Amino acid sequence: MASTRLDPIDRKILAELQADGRMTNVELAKRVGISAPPCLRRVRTLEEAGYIRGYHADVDPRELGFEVQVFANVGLQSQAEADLSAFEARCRAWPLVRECHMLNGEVDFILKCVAPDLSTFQRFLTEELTAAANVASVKTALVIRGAKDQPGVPFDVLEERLARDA
Amino acid sequence: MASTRLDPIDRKILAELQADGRMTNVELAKRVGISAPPCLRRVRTLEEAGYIRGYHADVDPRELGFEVQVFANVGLQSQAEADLSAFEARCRAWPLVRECHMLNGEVDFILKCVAPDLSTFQRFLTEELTAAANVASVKTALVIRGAKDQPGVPFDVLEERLARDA
DNA sequence: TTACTCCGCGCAACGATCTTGCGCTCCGGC
DNA sequence: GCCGGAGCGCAAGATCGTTGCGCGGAGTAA
Repeated sequence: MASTRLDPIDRKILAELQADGRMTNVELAKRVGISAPPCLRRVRTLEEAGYIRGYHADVDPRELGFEVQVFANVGLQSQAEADLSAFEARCRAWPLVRECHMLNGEVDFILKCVAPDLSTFQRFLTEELTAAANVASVKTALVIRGAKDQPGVPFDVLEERLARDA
Repeated sequence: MASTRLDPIDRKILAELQADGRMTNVELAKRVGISAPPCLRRVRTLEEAGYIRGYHADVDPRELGFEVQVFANVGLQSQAEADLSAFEARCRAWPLVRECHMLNGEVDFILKCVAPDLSTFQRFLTEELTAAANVASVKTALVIRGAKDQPGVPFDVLEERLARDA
């Protein structure tokens, strides 16, 4: 609920947990300037209110043998809502597809995919994605190297904005 | 180091922590079938070996007022290494740019950006990104809705692959 | 102004968890 | 058969998570 505004301490908590999700509650409390019990209560509230959707270890794909990362731009034949939903459901079922976003503009969806090697991805591309119902066009782009990969949102921008509005 | 192979328990640990990064060590130990102390030692080893790069709370951008998410395809005038690195450095300095990946194919980079509203993004686009040195073309696509957003890698695919190779 | 209510903090205590040291077993090499 | 190393589980002390409770400040109404 966006009606429940966050105070500066809540925003600090979110920023700290976004930066280090395994931080101890007492360490977190120390950083945001309150004692441990109310800090934990705030975290629980933020979780239940949906501000925090979960916590995840950031695992290195290459170390685990996922050498290939690909962005796939997908165009569909029909943009009827039922067909869009059907394609999204397929994407959720494909483990190699990690993200699926519906776009405006000339392409309908952009997919972020990972694979152990190129041939695995090629097989997925030809036998699954391109072959799927309603898929009109697929243009893929291989990731050569990653320059930045930050999760979540920039809290400094948020703070600037709040300071200006106030 | 990829030379140090992971055993099934290590992979289970990574899978569990990717799914829930705040899981208690005793709970984790219970799930992977060993006692708490060696489990914690394994986690520390995985962290130091680089398999785990960190832990992050998954914060909902919309709840925090970041309503806009955009993918930007960027083409550069010069692809000399020095110019590529310079552009990557600029991306790292822009807080609205959350991800920056170098691609093969017709575009040079794809950027995932967030912004509180469209006008903020437009300002960034015209005054910063398009105006930056060496930027030849920028094509943006607004995210209408997100259908899937999974972090990390699909461990079930990894297990299948290892079972087949063995 | 005063009294009242509500919300959120801090304190304290208990239970759970983390963390370390240690001894044991298993396994491979000599 | 013996030895050495790696990895496990047990146990204990330190730290942390969790709950209940009392206190104080902000807002409201008389």
